[in-house]
Amino acid sequence: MAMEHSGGGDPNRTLALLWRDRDAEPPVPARGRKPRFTIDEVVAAAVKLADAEGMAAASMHRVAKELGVGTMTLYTYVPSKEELIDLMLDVVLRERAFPGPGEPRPGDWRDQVRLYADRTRAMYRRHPWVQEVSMIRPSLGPGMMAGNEYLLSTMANLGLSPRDLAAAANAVAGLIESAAGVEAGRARLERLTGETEDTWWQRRSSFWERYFDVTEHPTIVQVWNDGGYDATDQSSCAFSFGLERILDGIASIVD
Amino acid sequence: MAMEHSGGGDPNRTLALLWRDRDAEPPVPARGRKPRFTIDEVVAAAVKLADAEGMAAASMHRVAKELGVGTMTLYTYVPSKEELIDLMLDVVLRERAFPGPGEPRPGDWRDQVRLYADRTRAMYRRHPWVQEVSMIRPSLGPGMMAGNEYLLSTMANLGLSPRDLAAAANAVAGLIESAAGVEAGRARLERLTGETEDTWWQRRSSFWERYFDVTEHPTIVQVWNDGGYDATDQSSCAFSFGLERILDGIASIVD
DNA sequence: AATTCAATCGTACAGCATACGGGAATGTAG
DNA sequence: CTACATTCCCGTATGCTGTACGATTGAATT
Repeated sequence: MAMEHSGGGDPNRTLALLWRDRDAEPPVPARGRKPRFTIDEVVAAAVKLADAEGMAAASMHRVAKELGVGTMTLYTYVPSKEELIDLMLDVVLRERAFPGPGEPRPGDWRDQVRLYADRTRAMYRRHPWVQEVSMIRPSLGPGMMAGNEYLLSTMANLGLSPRDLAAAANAVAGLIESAAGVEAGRARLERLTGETEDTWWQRRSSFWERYFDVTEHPTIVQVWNDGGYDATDQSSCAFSFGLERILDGIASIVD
Repeated sequence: MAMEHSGGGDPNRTLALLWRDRDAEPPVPARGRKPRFTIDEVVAAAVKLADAEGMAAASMHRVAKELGVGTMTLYTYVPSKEELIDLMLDVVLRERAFPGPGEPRPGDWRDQVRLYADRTRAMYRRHPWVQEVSMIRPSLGPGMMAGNEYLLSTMANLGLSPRDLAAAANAVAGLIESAAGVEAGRARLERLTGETEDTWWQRRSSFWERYFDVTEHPTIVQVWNDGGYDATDQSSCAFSFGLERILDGIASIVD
């Protein structure tokens, strides 16, 4: 074993994979056995498994079985599992298909950010396992770059300083990832454990009876009593509330 | 193996552990061998390992070795690793030591939120592994509840609807976790891999030369050229910029 | 047909969480 | 003092993980 998020692999190899760079590796490829799959097929198999059963299901063994090959065969396509995850992530990031530099987009900058939010959120819905993947030192793939470019571009003409523009994009992306990640995580756990959020809370009813101290948590009690936690579309409201507030906040310093 | 985030354990047992409920379990505890440790000692050992080498180092085997006992001994203190993580998390959440209901706090609500942000950020600094722990369906421990209560209370008197108050606290907490998590993740990777952010980028210099398409990413290019990514305290600025903007945004709807 | 080289993949190893069952230590009851 | 109950301790075993290594297979060139 090495793994451990070490990033130990050759970055050039990883980048060549992410950008599907055919010219990078094979100097004289004419000889030898033909590969049975493309990298995209391998990645698609992994994504399919992760979609259905979460990141843990996308083990090298499971992915190989899904393709009908031996486990070690995967290592001819991908140098390690880390790179496979990078490829999985970038392929679903690319699904967001944001408008490029010259292409038409919503007129208002806020609508443009909302487009980023909606498509990112939809991506998390389709692929809840994304929430399980760390985006620290992210894979520098086309999907990630396109997303960053688009989000930056939505706010590029507001008159923010370059520093503030970067920070604003950072904050907006973080908030969206956070909110969409929570949603996705909840959905994932419901599917994986077969236990709804409601029954999860029910099984913890003793918490309120036995441990929750009302005098220590007056605000929680009050919010609860006033219906602040009622479930009417709570998730969607929370998602858009935070987004709208940070957009308000950004708007407030550009006027 | 079971693990798998199944939440399969008995919630009542978990809650009793989290709240250090001595009355819950032992009906007639007078007989039998004496335990060598307290739960807190076990948790402290796990936290120590995770602080030094990340979550992966806090394996049952390593924690047991740290305590000088056999691996399986841990299971007399904790029903599974999941619960151990819950306990680790709550103990560091409690370290934030927010002022309780009656206790003195900064006058301005924004300063009160900043206190939440600063202490949470400091916690991530001390314990970077927190970033690796999922807070979906969180452990309902004292540390988590105290944090939620405090953050809610900071904005309770702004005139927000209960629904909006909950959403605002949610968004603020999400943003702070996101920003502090990125910081912590970066620091963790630097320590764990021995590779600084700079050399990580250096090793990927071929990205800019070979794959990055300038015409596809004009805004990134511009922000880069204008110094938007210059490293002067970038992290701290990004952290506070996002927080201040969302506070602005919240302020903008209460006046 | 022989050669060459990449793809395939069985086996092995270290590490993981943990089920199980036996052994060790401590208290009370006889 | 002995017997027993109860609890902690922990060695072993199982099935999972990623992956290093080396043997084998198959296709194209010589």
